[in-house]
Amino acid sequence: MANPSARMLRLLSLLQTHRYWPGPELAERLGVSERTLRRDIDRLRELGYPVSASRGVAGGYQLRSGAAMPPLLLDDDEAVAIAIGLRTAATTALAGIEETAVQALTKVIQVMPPRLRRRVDALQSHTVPALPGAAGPTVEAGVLTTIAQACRDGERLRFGYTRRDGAVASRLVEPHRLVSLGRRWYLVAWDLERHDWRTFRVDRLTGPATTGARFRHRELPAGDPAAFVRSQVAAVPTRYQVEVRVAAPAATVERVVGQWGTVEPDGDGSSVLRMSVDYLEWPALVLGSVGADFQVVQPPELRDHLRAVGELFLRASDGAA
Amino acid sequence: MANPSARMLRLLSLLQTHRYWPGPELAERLGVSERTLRRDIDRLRELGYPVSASRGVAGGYQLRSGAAMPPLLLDDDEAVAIAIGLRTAATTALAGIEETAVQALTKVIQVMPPRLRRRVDALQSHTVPALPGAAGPTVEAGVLTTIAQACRDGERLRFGYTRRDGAVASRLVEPHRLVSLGRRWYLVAWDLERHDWRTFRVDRLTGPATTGARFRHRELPAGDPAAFVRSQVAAVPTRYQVEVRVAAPAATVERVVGQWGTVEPDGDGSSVLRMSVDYLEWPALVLGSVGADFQVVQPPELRDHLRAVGELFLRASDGAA
DNA sequence: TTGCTTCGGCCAGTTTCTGACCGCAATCGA
DNA sequence: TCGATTGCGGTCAGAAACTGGCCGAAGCAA
Repeated sequence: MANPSARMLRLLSLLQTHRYWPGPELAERLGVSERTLRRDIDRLRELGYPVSASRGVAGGYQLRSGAAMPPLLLDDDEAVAIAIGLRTAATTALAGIEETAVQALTKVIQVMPPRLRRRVDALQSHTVPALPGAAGPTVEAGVLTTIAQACRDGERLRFGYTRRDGAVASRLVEPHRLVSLGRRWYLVAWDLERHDWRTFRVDRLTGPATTGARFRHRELPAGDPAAFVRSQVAAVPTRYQVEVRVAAPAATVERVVGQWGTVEPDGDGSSVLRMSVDYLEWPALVLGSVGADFQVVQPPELRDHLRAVGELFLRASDGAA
Repeated sequence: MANPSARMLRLLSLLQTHRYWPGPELAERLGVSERTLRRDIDRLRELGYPVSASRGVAGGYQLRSGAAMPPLLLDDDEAVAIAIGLRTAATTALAGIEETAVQALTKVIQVMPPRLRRRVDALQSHTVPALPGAAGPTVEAGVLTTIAQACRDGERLRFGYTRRDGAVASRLVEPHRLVSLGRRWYLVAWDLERHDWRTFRVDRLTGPATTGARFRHRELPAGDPAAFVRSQVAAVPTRYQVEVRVAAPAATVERVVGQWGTVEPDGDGSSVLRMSVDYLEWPALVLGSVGADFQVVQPPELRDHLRAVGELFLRASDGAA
């Protein structure tokens, strides 16, 4: 191991697999003397990576957590796991970190050897679409990362876009930002053919590809891209505002519904559940899981849906009795 | 930027944010001459990182994907996103990468500054338990990483364990391996008090903490830990083998059920769905989402459950009509 | 106490690193 | 076709670093 640069990286990598490393072994693996190893350790410390050492019979070196993220040195499997994790985090709107997840995913995918990328795709392909049914149109992670990369690097983007009426048209844009709103992804971009700012729903967008041409980011007049998307989308809100009175304590309901809705106690051991959804299957799932009696306050469509499912279930359970 | 080691890391980091970097700017950021920058780029290439460069008026450097994973240099937000992604990947049994996900998560958490770890915890705490209801007991990610780290580093572990009968006892073990089986996590460990190999269900395990004492891994007589767990658990199989005939094409059913069960076409546009579950809520969710008529072949308990839910739904939809 | 392990100063020889200067080649736009 | 821009790599000399070997000190556990 000639260069110290490469050696330091390798040392960092060894330390990240963590188990206490005895000095002599590290030195041997790196192909240097123990004295030099000590100096390397020192160098790491000077760079801010806290390497702790313990003396005595079972001593050794160990990388602890410090003030900044050290460079992560991953093996193939770990890299694949991270990519998969980020893909799900980015596409399931988990906790408000979707945009960062896409950003990180772009970075990982970018530098990932093609063979690993193929493994990620293969694993993802036979996986669950996050939640059964009711999830609405899904976004392919590959599409997201392509767009994110084009945004970041300022590369023009061409893609097919399905309009409301179902017609597909080709678009050429200067991508600006990806915005995650609710359970949907939007692309804010300067449309080169219409000479105006537009928002595109990513799930309606197919085959995005960079043209190779690079551009300098224009300033979005609206300022905040998220606000821009909200203003554009405000005209088309979620379809149903669901409100249900459930004969179960708020805590019980909350455990099931998680963040997909809000739950308020309603006295007398019951609670009020509110959700804002596009698909009625979703509140039905939740209510079925809670298993307590309830009353639908609104919308009436939910009542119809519940009746349909209820009859379906009764038919099934009676029919073959 | 004195050391070349540190500079190379920084250069890699800059290149990972990707957008084409013009040479002079990179040189300036690194505080070196352009000649030295070129040499650094060369060094990176010699280390196997493929840095592409383009000449001409809009030229610059760019890190492409190569044969091996380069060290990932993440900013705070990205690190948090990765941790969150891995936590969900590890605890939702997505695609057979759970064990690797925990391994990677351990590595990330290990070197993560405490302030970021707190952010991860905060974000995770107000997040959804992956799937509503029916998910059974969940495992805290922090518990998993503590155990994984103890396994990897060979540190003794003490924890509280809830037995079948509900009694809690303290255990002291030499942790060997974490195994993910179905939707559950198991710890294979040498029980220091019983002097024998045991498997522990991680969801029944509380407050794991390393004692600080380290040990040398014993050899598991059974050989493969996963096989060992399977043999131990085989006595307690999943409770219900569900089989349902659905009046919908296999493809439709499969889209909903994903990998949580198997679907076979059954001629005539219908299909047979098989699932192996502990909780009947789960097939009910799936069947409700499919929305097609179906017949329950087995088990009879599923019929009862469906009848109960069906009546519940009908009560709700009639009652307030 | 004894044995094991990390720690860090010192030294001298070697190697690497750096910036400056040079001409060259590729690319793009006019 | 021409010119501007940008990356490429050779050479040189001085400065800086890196390295291995040696040593005694100090912390830790049995």
